[in-house]
Amino acid sequence: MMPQQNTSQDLNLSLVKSACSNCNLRELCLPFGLSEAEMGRLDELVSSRRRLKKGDNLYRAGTRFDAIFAIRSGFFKTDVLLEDGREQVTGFQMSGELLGLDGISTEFHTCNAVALEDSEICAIPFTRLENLSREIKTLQHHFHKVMSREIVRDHGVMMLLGTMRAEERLAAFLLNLSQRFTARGYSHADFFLRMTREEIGSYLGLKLETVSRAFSRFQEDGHIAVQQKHVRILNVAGLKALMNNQRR
Amino acid sequence: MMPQQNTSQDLNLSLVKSACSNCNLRELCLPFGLSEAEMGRLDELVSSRRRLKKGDNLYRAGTRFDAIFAIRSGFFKTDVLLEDGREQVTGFQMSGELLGLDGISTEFHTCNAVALEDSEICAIPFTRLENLSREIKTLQHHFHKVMSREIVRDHGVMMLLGTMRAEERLAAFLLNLSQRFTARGYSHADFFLRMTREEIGSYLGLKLETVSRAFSRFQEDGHIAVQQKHVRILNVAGLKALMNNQRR
DNA sequence: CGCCAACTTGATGGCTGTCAAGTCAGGTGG
DNA sequence: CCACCTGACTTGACAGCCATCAAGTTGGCG
Repeated sequence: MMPQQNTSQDLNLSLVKSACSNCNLRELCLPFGLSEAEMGRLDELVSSRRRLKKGDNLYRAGTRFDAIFAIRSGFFKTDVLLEDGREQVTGFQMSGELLGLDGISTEFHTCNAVALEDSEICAIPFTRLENLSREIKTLQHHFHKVMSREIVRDHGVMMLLGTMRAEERLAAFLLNLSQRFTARGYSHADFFLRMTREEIGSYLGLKLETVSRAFSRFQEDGHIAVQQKHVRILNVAGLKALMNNQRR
Repeated sequence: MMPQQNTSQDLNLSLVKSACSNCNLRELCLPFGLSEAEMGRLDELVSSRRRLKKGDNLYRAGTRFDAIFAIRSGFFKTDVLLEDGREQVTGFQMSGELLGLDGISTEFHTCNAVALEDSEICAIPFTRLENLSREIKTLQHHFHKVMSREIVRDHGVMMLLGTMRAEERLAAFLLNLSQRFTARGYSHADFFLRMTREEIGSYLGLKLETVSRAFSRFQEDGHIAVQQKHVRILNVAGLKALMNNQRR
């Protein structure tokens, strides 16, 4: 599929394009499966857009929850902090993915969401989303699927943290990124990391030096070429094989 | 006629008692916050009850999803398996908690749910639950909260697996169990573990020997008294203090 | 009563954390 | 435009926590 050409700087056009019905992420994001008419109703909800600069917090742990956020462009991390300062990155999110689901539980956010590059999000007031999803069965069901998918993803991370060794974790991480870039029409084998080694390490339960060493090792073994944040995957099968190596 | 009527009454009585509206878990479980009338409608959904013996699977990864399950009594674990046989226990569930949320995502279960003691569950057909929650706002919202709570819980486990040391993990685990037993009216300080050391280890990302050693260490330090599966917590503050000790 | 799974405890080793030093890259100001 | 500065990254040496391997103990259950 060809990338969409932005042939006009017309403001109206840009507003139209900002609606779900014209968003090229609609197959990845919340509107998935909705009819034209239904999507039009969702458009009414997604009124508020917001730009964030790299380093900005979309929300912080402890602040009031009232909306979930769809990432229109950019890249985020979510993390939780312990009182003693330890950080656990709980996920990296890219365009089309939802942020803020953690806040539904208590009406307060339980983690921090930080933009790792300049980003743009659509805010979806949660009460209104619930109202609409009582009317639109498809929307309701899809939203439930999205929440469930998040739970399944978390189980995968637990598996990774609980049973895998350092190199397996990094291999799984790279393959997951690759797959998600592919789903967005980018190269599966050539991309830039938006996060630091320390953030990768926090996500994978490793120290940054260990992450760095694993990258170097993968390069020595010809699985990838890595220069700072630029990663090229040379041998997908090799990485997959790494993932299945049990602790000996 | 009389015996017949008695039998009928007994049956009715037992049926009534099995409904959400008369379940003593209703404050913990799905019916939370519903009015009498609304709970009556939920009762109609929760028609199917099922008993499981220790060791029985409630569902398996890969099988079709069509219902979520509320635990009426008993104790479960959920786990995911890697092709190479590695197991990750993703959670332990007790009465009033829901099982099967992972299946919504793909219509197939992604993990196994196993009874760790003789248990009883209520099956809630998911499509019917969605239908009802389009009509009952309170039910809809509470269900969303339950799913979100699961996501938040998973983040806690990630924190545990990603940043904590063995003794911190076990301390957090024991305190969490204690708190959940308390919520169910049991002693916070004296309980029986339903799972093996190996299962605890899998959940905590440790080997069973490490779990065993940590138990012994806690006992030496006077934090707990443990004899096989019987645990008594002697010093809650001591365990909490352990949780906040950074890797030195 | 005997069997076996579950558990405990000890000895040893290895993966990864810690500490340290140096390199690289991008951004800023002169 | 280049020098500088700083955060990010890499690499090495060493250490410690936990896994592994092994042997023995306990307790539940047929």
